[in-house]
Amino acid sequence: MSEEQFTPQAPTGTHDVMPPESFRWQALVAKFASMATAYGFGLVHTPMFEDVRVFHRGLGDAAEVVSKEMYDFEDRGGRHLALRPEGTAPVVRAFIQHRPATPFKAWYASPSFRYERPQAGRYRQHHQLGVEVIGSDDADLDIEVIELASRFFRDLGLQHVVLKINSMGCSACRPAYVEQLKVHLQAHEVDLCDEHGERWASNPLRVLDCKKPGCIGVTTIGPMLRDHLCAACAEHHHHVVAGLAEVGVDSVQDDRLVRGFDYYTRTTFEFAATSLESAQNAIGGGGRYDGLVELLGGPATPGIGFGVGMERVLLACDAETTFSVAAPTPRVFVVDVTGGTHARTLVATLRQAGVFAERAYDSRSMKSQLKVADRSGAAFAAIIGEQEAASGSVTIRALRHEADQETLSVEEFLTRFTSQGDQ
RNA sequence: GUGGGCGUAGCUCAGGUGGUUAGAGCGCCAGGUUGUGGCCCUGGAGGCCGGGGGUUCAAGUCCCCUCGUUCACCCCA
Repeated sequence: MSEEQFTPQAPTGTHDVMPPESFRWQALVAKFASMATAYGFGLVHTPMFEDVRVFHRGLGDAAEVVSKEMYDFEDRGGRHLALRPEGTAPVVRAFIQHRPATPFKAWYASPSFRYERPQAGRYRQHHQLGVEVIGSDDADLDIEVIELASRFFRDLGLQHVVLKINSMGCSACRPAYVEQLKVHLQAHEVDLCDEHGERWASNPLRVLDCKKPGCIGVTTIGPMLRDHLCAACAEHHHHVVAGLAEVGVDSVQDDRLVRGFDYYTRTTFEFAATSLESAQNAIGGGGRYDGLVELLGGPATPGIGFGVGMERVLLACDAETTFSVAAPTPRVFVVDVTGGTHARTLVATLRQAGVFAERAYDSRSMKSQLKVADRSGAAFAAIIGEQEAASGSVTIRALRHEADQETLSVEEFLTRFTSQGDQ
């Protein structure tokens, strides 16, 4: 309550990404971008907030993300909006609005917002890299999309990532299965955990995902969705699993993999980083959503995609000590002890030629400036003292190995450092 | 939303059972070398000990509240 004591801080569950860590973020996005581009995906930016109905209809009111975790608000014009809690629904909304040619292959890198208690690998604002393909139910796309994510993790150097895969069936076969499951759950209601003993009817599939011994016991002896897929879904699933093996992606069937959003059909999958000690070891996940476009008011159109949590991926990289990214270092650091005029013109010239050049400020001593030059990681120091200033020259000193220096004319210096193949 | 741990310099942390001017390492700045970084030495700056209230002659230390943070549950990237 003490207003005068206020010192600003990033809001709960949010974080500043500062250098040098931000260089790693840049590299992560760049790697994903180049891969997605090679796979034929184009970048899509959607607004960070949407009409709240995009999420209510898309993800389902029952989804926790929607019912209790959404940052929703009314704007000054009385519109009910929400910060996006996940990446797929907005892209689908954009697809419906613009109707690009299909299959529409989009990738994105964007923040998502969920009001939940932060903990290891879980934040109120987190960042996802993802792709969506809208307009085809070809199982080869399931394979392509999963293979992309899998290779992304591999390229980062992650070795302890497990791909879990399942099929959620479709509107033709899932309802009948759910009915069977309900009958089974009802018969064994007393054995379910406290929570699901009462709530199993509202979302029976969720019970499959419960880790409590009671629920596991009941569902283990109950009907499994995989055994009740219609012929088309079963064929689709077999095609995906076999195709993944053909392109070198290992997967494990997980009959209990039930994802949180209503829109999933057929293929669902999740990547777990087994190197992470924390409970949040899902670094990516996704699936097919053949009914979502229609749910959001578009023509019946199938789709599939995934999202990858940047923070969690980087945590996994830390756990496996891989994908370390060094901050870029200057090629030349200009030390000018004659007032700074030479430093000003030299770095300007170098930078205009595309050379990473840095300098010291505040007219400090040569010793001090060289110390800053050393810390910057620069390969060379370009020293301008009284002698150099008087003779129009520059002393070049190597900083990354044994001291070694020579004095050149300014012209020679610029030629050497602005041309390719310099030392 | 529920429960536990922790909040002392920019960072990582010391500060038995409450007792005078709150410490270290690293980092930062300066000097040792009036033209030269890294190593070393010396010095310096930098803390209302998260905030508020209470107990006490006395609180960084004990109690309550609050905020923040962290871990777990729930759910998820």
